[in-house]
Amino acid sequence: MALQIYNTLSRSKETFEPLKPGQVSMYVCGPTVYASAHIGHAMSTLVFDIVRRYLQYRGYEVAHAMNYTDVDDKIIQRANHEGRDPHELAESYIKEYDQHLKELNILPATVFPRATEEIPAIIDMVARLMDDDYAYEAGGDVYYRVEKKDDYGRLSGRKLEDMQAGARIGVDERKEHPMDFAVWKAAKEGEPSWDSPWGPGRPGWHIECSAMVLNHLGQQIDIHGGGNDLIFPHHENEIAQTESLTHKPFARFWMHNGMMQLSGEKMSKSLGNLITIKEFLADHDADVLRMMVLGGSYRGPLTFGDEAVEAASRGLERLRGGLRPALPGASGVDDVDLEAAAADARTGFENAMDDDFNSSAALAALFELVRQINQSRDAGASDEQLRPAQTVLLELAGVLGLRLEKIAATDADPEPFAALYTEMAAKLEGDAPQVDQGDAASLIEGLLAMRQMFRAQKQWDISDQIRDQLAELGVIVEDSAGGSSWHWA
RNA sequence: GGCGACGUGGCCAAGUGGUAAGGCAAGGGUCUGCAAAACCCUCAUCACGGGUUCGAAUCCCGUCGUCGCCUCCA
Repeated sequence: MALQIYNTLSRSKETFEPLKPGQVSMYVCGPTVYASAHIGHAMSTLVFDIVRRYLQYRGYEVAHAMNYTDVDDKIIQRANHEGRDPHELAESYIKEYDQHLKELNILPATVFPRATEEIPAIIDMVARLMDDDYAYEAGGDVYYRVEKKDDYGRLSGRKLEDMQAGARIGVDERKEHPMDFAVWKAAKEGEPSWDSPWGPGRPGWHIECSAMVLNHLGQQIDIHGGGNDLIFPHHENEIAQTESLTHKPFARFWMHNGMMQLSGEKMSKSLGNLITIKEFLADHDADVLRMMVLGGSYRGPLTFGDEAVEAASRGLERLRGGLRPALPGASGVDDVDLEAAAADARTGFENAMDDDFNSSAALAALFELVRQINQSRDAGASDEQLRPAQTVLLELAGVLGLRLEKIAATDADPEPFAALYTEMAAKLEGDAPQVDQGDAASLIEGLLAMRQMFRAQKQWDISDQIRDQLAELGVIVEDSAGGSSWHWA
């Protein structure tokens, strides 16, 4: 089956075919950096990270641009309010966002253009729009003339007449048409500005994205993405101004993610009902947020809440559980066919993702694979028998950007384990097992061996104590008929 | 007021014409010194009312409700 992608332009799923075989150009609208980003921003970037990873899994080479809007009204306002320099303020939030992208395991975009670095290109575009009568100057501002583009409103499904009917009062009288939008804004006293043929000013919001696409990806791109709150006016205006210059269809596919909801409303900076990425990551694994996004459809709203977080977290643990090794002492069984299960999972996964990135159904395929792995493990399958399925599980989860493997024991600080080891060894009547005091894994193994001795003597209180204390150190101990095993919490 | 999306079990959520994936939670069971995990079993007829059809959660009409956009917004 070929990849189908829902295109906002046609309001339907279409077969995806890139302009150039094997290569995909994708532009995703990034944040305006005037405040700490919240998990709604994270949702958007996660959605397109998943899209990108799957395209790459499908063999495409992906050129991916994500912008930072680092000059606009909000930034200037905030900087003035805090007595900071607007550039410095923007820079600090870019740094923070950059860090979040790493923590969230987002593949870095090929390029991260910034509005302030595209000024010459923007000025050039504005001049050319004016040359062709698509834009006009008014008091230092330059406006795009919407009536000049006959298919204006194509993306958002709006008609100029309808919008005029609902237009608010207070329309700038210098505009020829109420819906005309600024491609260049005259600077007020003390605002950051750049010289232009129309006097000092800065770019309008929409023009920067057009400039970046043209500059970094070309006149036509395969995918343009962003939140669905950007459909109008932002993306509509991008299309208008870009196509007025290139006279070619701008983006083949317009993809829009749904909004993160908190207490029944869209999470947004202006409403103030938000949870920042920093706050979320302080309490949860980054992959928990990814699981929440994967659990639903990217186009619909995602309701954030304690219960949803908990469910995502437990689901993640379940996936991770599939990677656990064979039971201690398992010698293998005859009738295990996990290769077939792995192949089925892959097929199910691909069919789901090919259908407009149906990640929820793709996850279901992984859960099914986990169940089969667990069944086989319980039946006594050996590591060798489990491995093919676990390899596929790890690979496919990786395509979704999930990191199923926990920290390696070699990275853990051995000291607390050494202390516990010494404490417990003192209670032991016989000799304590040999361990490498500098290696957490070795110490844990030694502690488990000791615990086995206590258990053999039915000293349940001490063996429970070892289990409890290990749990506090982040090590979960699980007993089975053949012995005990452990894994990181 | 205009445009658009949506309403599936306790919660989240797939599924767009052939008799409801999956996750979480809950109950029962197996295993177990206990615990945890795992495994097995149980748990919905799809907001409501009409219509089309041999057959609809899935198509059409209406009603109610929720949300988004129309101003900065991922």
